[in-house]
Amino acid sequence: MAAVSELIAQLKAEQRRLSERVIMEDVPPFESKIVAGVDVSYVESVAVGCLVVMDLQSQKTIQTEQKTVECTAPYIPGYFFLREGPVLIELLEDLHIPGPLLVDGNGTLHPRRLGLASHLGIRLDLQTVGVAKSLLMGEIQQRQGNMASILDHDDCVGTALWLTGRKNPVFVSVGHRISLSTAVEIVQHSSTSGYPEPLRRAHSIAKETLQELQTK
DNA sequence: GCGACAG
DNA sequence: ATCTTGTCGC
Repeated sequence: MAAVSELIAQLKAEQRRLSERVIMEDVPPFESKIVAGVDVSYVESVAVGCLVVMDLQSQKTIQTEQKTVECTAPYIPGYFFLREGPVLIELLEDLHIPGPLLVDGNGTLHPRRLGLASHLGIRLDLQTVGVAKSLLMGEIQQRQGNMASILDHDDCVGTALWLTGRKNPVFVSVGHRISLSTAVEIVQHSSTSGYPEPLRRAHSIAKETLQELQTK
C-alpha cells in the first residue's frame, strides 16, 4: 500500500521532468494530408493496440498495425500512460509514422502537462495530438464559434472543440512537436460525423481483433 | 475531509 | 474501458 503511493510519487516526478521537453511548435509543419491514430481495447487483462494511418484526401486507410499484450496495470486518472503506454510503445517503436499521430487521451491538458499523448510523443519522438472525449481538468472559457479555450490558472492547456455531428465537444491538446492551433486544425480536418476518423477506425479494428480473440 | 477524475 | 436490448432516426 505504501509501495503504491511511492510509485505514484515517482511517476509524478517523472511527469514533471518530462513535461519540460514538450515542444509546442509544428515540427514538422503539417503539409501532407496523412494523419494517424492509435487506440487500445481490452478484455480482462488482454490489451489490443491498433494504429491506423490514413489519407484525408481519399479517406483511404493506408496502413494498419496491431499489437496484443498482457496488461494488468490499473487505470488511474492522471496516470493513463501507466496503463496504455506499454502497449502503444510496443506497437509504435519500430514504425515510421508519416504524419501527426492522434491519441485517445490528453496531451498537455493534464495536471502536470504530460498526458498520454505528450508522454508518448516524448518517449518515441513523435508528433502527437491529444483528443479526449471528457474533461480531465481545467476551466472551459467562453465559447467562440466552435471552440473554447481550456485554462489551468493562467495556462491555456487545450481547446474544447464542437465538431459537426457530435453533441458534446472533444478536448484537444498539444501532444508533442505541434502547436495547439495546428492540433485543432488537424482534428477538424480529420473528423467525420463528429469524431476523428483515424481514431474511429483504430478503435473499431482493435475491437474486432478482440472479438476474434475471444471466439477462438 | 470531500469530490473530481483521460480510458 | 467494459457490462448490454431495444429503439429512434436518417
